[in-house]
Amino acid sequence: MPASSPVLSVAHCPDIEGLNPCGQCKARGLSVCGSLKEEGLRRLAALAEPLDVAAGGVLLREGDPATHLINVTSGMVRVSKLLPDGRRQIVGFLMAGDFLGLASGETYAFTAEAIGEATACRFRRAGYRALLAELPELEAALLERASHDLQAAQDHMLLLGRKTAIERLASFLLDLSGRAARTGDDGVVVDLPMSRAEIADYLGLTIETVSRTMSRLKAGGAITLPSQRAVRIEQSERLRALSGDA
Amino acid sequence: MPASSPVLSVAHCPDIEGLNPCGQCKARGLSVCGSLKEEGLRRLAALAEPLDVAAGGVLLREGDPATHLINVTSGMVRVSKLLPDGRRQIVGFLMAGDFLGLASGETYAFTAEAIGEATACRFRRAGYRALLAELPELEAALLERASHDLQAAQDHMLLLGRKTAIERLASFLLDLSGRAARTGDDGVVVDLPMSRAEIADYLGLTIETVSRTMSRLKAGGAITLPSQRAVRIEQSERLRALSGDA
DNA sequence: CGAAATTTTGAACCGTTTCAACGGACGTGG
DNA sequence: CCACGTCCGTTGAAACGGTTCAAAATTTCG
Repeated sequence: MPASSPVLSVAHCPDIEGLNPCGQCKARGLSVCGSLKEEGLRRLAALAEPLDVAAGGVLLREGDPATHLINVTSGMVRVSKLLPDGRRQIVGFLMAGDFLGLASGETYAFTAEAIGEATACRFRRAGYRALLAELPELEAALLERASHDLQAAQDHMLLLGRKTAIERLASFLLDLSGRAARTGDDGVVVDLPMSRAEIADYLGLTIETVSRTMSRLKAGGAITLPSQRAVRIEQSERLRALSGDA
Repeated sequence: MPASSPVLSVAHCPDIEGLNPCGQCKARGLSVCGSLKEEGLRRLAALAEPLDVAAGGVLLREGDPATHLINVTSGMVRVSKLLPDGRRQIVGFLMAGDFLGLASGETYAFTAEAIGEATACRFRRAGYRALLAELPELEAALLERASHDLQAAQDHMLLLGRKTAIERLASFLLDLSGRAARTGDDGVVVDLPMSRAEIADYLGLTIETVSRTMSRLKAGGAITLPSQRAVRIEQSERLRALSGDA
């Protein structure tokens, strides 16, 4: 589910005069719009319902009836699953353009919460389904996105099942860096909007191990920490070597 | 990727006279056919290329150009990813009806190998893509399957990131049992076509831990081992309690 | 029946977790 | 503007679950 597919990013949304589906941003809820013609865009926009979420706010909750599809339009969203005893696994961090609610049956199988403030666009499942049937391009774009998310999920399974703490953190930082680079940032100074606890729950570690491992990476010279919520990648090749893959 | 979506199973394939796309089995490569009309089925069948794979044989290899889509029609297939140093993570066990190759860009991101003998159906990506554009029902079925696989992947991330060895094995056995039940078996005696090494690489453990944990489950009375490659679930409720979820 | 491969079991080891304390950043209110 | 409290992150030490190394037992198959 993590990592945005560049082809479908908001940036590729054509700038159609007067099309303002969600009241604030033309591109809202239209992260798949690169594949749509103006007519399709208008119909999609008609279904869109804007969503402003405060820091920590819930977009959807595990177990609730799966009534909506959500498209993140700004900010970062964490997608997590809970075990009954409270253990948490974050299965992905979503950014603008990412989709939410594809993977569900009758009820949502995960919870989605905003990290910091976020905006999103919501579509009733029924309406979206109907539109999908009429707009094959939209369906194709969604399929591509789902495939992309699936691949990201498989990469993360490899990380969770077989990588060491250092490898996990190095992989994570490189992933964030790559994602930032794709949205225009330089990818050298990487912003960490999430807490250590969230990083830990994403990487299958504890807070303490994340902290210790971060310190080790710093001590080794691969990174520096301009602030607690930012990382500067000093030696990306070194980091890549430490990440385990290739 | 694991767990077959019942709606799309081969069993739902309409029995069309004379339609024998792959030379051996009418249903071959048509696990999404439940949603197709006869015309669509014929066109899909025309693209299908039968595949017989010997035990251990490779269906596709990580890193190779992603030229084909594959639909498993019998047997069991393991999908795995390797780290350069040889560590392996199996991201899924596929059965009849499951799809392969959805999640890829230019090259395959995983290797697929048969466990025991298997049969499958292969489609050139290009041709399949073209057909998808003309058969929205097919595209919708694929999207549903991709979503389903994504959900399974998220469940597995929770297992790999946060569950203990016992919980992993209990979850695994229940999953296999459920899958077997969906294909007609009783789900009490569960067949284990894969080796301990494969179970270990799927659950993010070592062979030894899998073996020990299996013994512990047996000692606790939750299961018995009719043979090394089969498990009889004696107390499914107990096993569920041990699995960690719910 | 015998050899090879797989599985099970045992014991020592190790990376990560757990438990505990400390340090630093941030916001509030004096 | 600084004192204070809270929250978050860091660091240390002990404990633990799972791994590693080693060997025995079982199954498989020629």
